[in-house]
Amino acid sequence: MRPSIKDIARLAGVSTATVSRVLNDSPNVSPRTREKVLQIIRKLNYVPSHTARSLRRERTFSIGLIVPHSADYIFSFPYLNLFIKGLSRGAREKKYHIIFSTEDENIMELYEEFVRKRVVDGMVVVDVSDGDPRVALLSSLKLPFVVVGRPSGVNDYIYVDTANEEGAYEAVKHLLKLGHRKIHFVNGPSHLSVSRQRLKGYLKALEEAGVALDTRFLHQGDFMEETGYTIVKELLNRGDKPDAVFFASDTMAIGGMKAFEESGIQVGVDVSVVGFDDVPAALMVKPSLTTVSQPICDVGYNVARLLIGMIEGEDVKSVVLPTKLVVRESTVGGATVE
Amino acid sequence: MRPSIKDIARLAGVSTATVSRVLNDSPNVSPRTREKVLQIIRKLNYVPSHTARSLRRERTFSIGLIVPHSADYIFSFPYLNLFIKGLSRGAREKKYHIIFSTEDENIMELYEEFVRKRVVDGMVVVDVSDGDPRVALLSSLKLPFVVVGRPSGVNDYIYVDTANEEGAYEAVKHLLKLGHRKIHFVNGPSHLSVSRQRLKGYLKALEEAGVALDTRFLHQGDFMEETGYTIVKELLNRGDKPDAVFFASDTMAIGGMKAFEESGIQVGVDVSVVGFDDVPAALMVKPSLTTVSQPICDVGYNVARLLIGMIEGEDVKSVVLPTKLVVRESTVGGATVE
DNA sequence: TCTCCTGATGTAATCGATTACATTATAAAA
DNA sequence: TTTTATAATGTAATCGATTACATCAGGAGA
Repeated sequence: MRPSIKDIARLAGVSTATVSRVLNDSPNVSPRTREKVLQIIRKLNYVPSHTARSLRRERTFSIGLIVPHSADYIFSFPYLNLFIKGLSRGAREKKYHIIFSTEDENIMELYEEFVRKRVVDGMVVVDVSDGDPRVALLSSLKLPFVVVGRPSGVNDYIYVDTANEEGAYEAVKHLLKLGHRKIHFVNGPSHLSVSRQRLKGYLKALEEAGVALDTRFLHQGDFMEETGYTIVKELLNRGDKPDAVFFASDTMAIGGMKAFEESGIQVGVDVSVVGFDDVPAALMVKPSLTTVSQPICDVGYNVARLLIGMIEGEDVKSVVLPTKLVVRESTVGGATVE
Repeated sequence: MRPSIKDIARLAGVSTATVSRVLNDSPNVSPRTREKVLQIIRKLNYVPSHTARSLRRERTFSIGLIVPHSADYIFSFPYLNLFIKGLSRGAREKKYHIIFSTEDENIMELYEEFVRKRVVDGMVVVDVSDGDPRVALLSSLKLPFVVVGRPSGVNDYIYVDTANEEGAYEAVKHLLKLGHRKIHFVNGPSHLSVSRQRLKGYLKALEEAGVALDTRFLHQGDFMEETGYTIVKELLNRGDKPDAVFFASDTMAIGGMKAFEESGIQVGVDVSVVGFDDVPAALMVKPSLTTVSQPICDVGYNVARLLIGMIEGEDVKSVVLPTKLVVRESTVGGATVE
């Protein structure tokens, strides 16, 4: 069997209390004793049991992440790997573990399990909406949690988000600068707060440039490729060729590009297209896609940092990270100035 | 505070042992007592502490997954999300949790932590190579583990893999059927066993068709887009236009496609290209990419199933899941028969 | 030398469950 | 009714750490 603290105590000729003090860097241990204990510990390759420590300390040193595998979610948040990478780094720095699960249905059941069984000290909540039952549960049990993405209603909880409004603003400003005026906007589902924020950015850029809003230029999508394709097809079918289209996801933008090309309209020459997210495919399509890149890895890192801060009783504040416009081939082509 | 088993026992007027029996569906509890205890449990919303149970049972009911973020890995295994989804489903069916981490360096340190601290009951090992120190550690501590992908050397441990050889075989057979003879193969790093397997499939298809192997047609890549691009460029620069190229990853295939198009060679018409993996971008590029699809989600599911089986003392066997050739536009074009 | 203080160490309770063993209640058999 | 088998329940040890409190040793100061 793997050694326990008792074995170490026995072999070092001290009590378990002393071993524990050595393990936790307590100051009240004589150098001689400490050395003796450390020697035995090294010899036996002893590492204290995480479970026992958790039980005694009434803390699991773990944070929970449950990813809903709803379509909305996957496409509004394609960078799961990067997010997790950042989250993992942040957790590891503070010696926390991540308990991970994906779930389609019964998500509340899984939440109940994580929370009431005391499997985690805090939760990462993704894809949150108004009146979310997960938030209600966590609040009622006073379990720390951090929301990924900005909640739309009251802001009485901590979140990490990217500057969606500014990102959209920059994208549209870029299109305006190229001389475009008929700039369509294919947004995400309107119930998501990212959608509201991006719309704000779109409107702000137009207003600032003194371009009147044409509501016929606003479309609601769902982040899926097919939807981008369909919306552009419809536009073209009714003879309504835009100067530019700003899509709220790269995936939709790629669908839209296909529709343009099928109609013999060359993206990056006859029309400009901008996406959002900077997914790997944005670089692989031809022409490569101008898009708004989000620091997803940093989002993950900050979520971990804030959440663990909350767990440890610090006073933390929500964070909004900057987005960046990445100009590629889908917009550098000549502009069709009216 | 959240209620403990003692609170339930007190309120129900029984001992903690009886409450525990109710919780664990022990047969020796009278219906009357059971009902009384369950009533209190429901009233207080009591759920037993996972930590306490783990300590007593000397089992954490968790499996560990550490994903190395090395470039090789990411590109040879782009479907992390899907894999995790399957793994998660498998784990949840057996009421296990997944402890997840990503790691660049110090991966052994993290392994030591997971294993010696007894954070997990078993490990999922990805991206394994010959004489892997992780495998050595797990073996020496007798901690159950399952390897994702087939080890190349001795098979004295359990793995879940896809039929890489058969996948490559089908892909090349498809190209041969189209009439291609000069079929180049851009493989992955030769130290990976997937690469060896795919090479085998390539060779087998050629042999079966009576096509002699030209070793100049074999190239070593690294799964990255740029490498695919470079290799094709070099080929074309020395005036060596292939009939078809089979890439060991979609990402390389997409790079290769770019190189062809830049040289005015139309993929799907003048040359055929086949990839491997079926990443989302395979559908988004133009022409869409013919590729070998792997059931990544099932791989994850089976890994969980086997690993938990091992932990619970069952006698489990390695699994190889079938791949599927997905024919798209990059190969349906007319073949350049010699 | 004696007292007092401080630093080092030990004792034992504790976290919240499970479980071997002991005990008691209940029903069947004699 | 008494004996005996069995079902139901309780007692207390246990998993492996942490920690409040007790104790002890040794040095400073009187």
